[in-house]
Amino acid sequence: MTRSRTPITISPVLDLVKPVPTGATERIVESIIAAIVERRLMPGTKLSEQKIADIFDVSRTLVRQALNQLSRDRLVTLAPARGAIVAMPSVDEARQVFQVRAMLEAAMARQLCAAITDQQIAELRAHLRDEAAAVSRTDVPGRTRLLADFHIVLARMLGNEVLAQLLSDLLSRSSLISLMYQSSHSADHSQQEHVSIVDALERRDARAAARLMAQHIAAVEQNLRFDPQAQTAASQASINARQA
Amino acid sequence: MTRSRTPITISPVLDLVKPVPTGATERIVESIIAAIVERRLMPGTKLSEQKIADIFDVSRTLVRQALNQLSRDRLVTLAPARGAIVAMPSVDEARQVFQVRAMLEAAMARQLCAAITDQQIAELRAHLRDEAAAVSRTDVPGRTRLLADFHIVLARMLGNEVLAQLLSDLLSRSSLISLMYQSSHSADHSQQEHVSIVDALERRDARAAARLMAQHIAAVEQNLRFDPQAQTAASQASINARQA
DNA sequence: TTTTCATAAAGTGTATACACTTATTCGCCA
DNA sequence: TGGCGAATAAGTGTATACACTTTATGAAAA
Repeated sequence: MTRSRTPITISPVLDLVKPVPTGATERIVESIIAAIVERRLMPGTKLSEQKIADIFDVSRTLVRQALNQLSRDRLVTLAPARGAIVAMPSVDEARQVFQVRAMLEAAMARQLCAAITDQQIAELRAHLRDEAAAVSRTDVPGRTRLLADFHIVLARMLGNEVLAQLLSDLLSRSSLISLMYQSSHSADHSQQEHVSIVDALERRDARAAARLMAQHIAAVEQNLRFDPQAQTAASQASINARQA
Repeated sequence: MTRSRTPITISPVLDLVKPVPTGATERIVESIIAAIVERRLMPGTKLSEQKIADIFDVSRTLVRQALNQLSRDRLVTLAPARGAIVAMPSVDEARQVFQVRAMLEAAMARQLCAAITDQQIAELRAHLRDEAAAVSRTDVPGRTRLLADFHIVLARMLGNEVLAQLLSDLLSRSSLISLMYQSSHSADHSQQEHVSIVDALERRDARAAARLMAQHIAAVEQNLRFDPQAQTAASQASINARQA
């Protein structure tokens, strides 16, 4: 019996963190994450196990595994005996996520100045070009992914996979948060801040790189609509809950 | 068949992060984590689903859930169709974990100086007394837990639950790493470094607090035995694998 | 009409069954 | 005796069955 251990699986989405979604459960997880990030599943939306199982043509067993994973990533909230819903991060949780990101990423930018190569700077410039292109053609899913990937690429360049993984989780949560408290921070503005950060990295100006990174993250956070009226996203979700 | 839904579960370890292990799966997770931290399960030890299921008198379903969770925490490694073993973090992974901890915790110490109250300083002093007591009476499991809890208590004092959770995961991994590359860093030395950090916090000396925290973590890392001979722990585990 | 309670429908929680993969054992042959 | 290979045992992967909880429905009473 000749079965290749690593079958050729054609990944539908190029993901920087998990190279190839080989397992069945992972496929479900990735699909749900994509659906959340692409705003097809709003916070508060009920995720019925059987319905998802039908969609993916698998048993509830695998769906439950997927929902458990997503629950650990805080993208989904599990209520005992009452099922799963897309998470609705509180204002406190949102602030905490951005605080942790600022701590991690400022330090990352600082250390990167001492380690980054000219080759890597060039790669970052290429990434910035892709970002700018996606922004100018208003490719919303594309620009969202590229703007997030920027931060993960930096972690990779530090050669720290643990950091990259951690940051990836935080970025998914940030994405959900931005979606929930409809950010008024324009993608264009974010993109320009990325350029400034790379400029500082190229100058090997550790102080500036760290400061710019912290300011970038703070800017994103401060453009969230934490006022009560912003709960619209959540209420809409409750209304549209029966979609899924 | 009258089966009680929530049997009286006596929590073996007081954990700061998850207040009460109410669910059945959580109970298994906590038990396995405790067994790893208390060195009753060495890295590389096979974790057979059925054997664990028998021990806890549940079905494999719940054991699989537990193992999946532990796998996401990187405390166990799942090999497809070949089962679970206690994780054997590589030298690279170890370095990366400590690097991330240094980044996070130095920033945490710095920010804490601006926010900490005298009351909280007093609580830290009390914690340090507990640490010293556990060290002097050579209570190995107790001191291990207290030395780790110190870092989580600091995160709590920042009022950042996300950070506390993240740090908790990193500390579990650190524990496994120390166990694998048998640290020569004495508990007594660690405890004294904790005292120095609290001293700096009391002086509200942000620079010193951050520096001391970074040095503390670096000291723990640099006292690991990364030389090839240190693989003994792993080989022992392979030999004793059939225990579990 | 509104409230309430009983009943039914739907959904989750756990256990078990079965298929398939991996590891082991034992016999066969060199 | 030593290694190779087929049969067998053990173990994981997924699906399904069933118990129990929650939610929805509807009829009777106020």
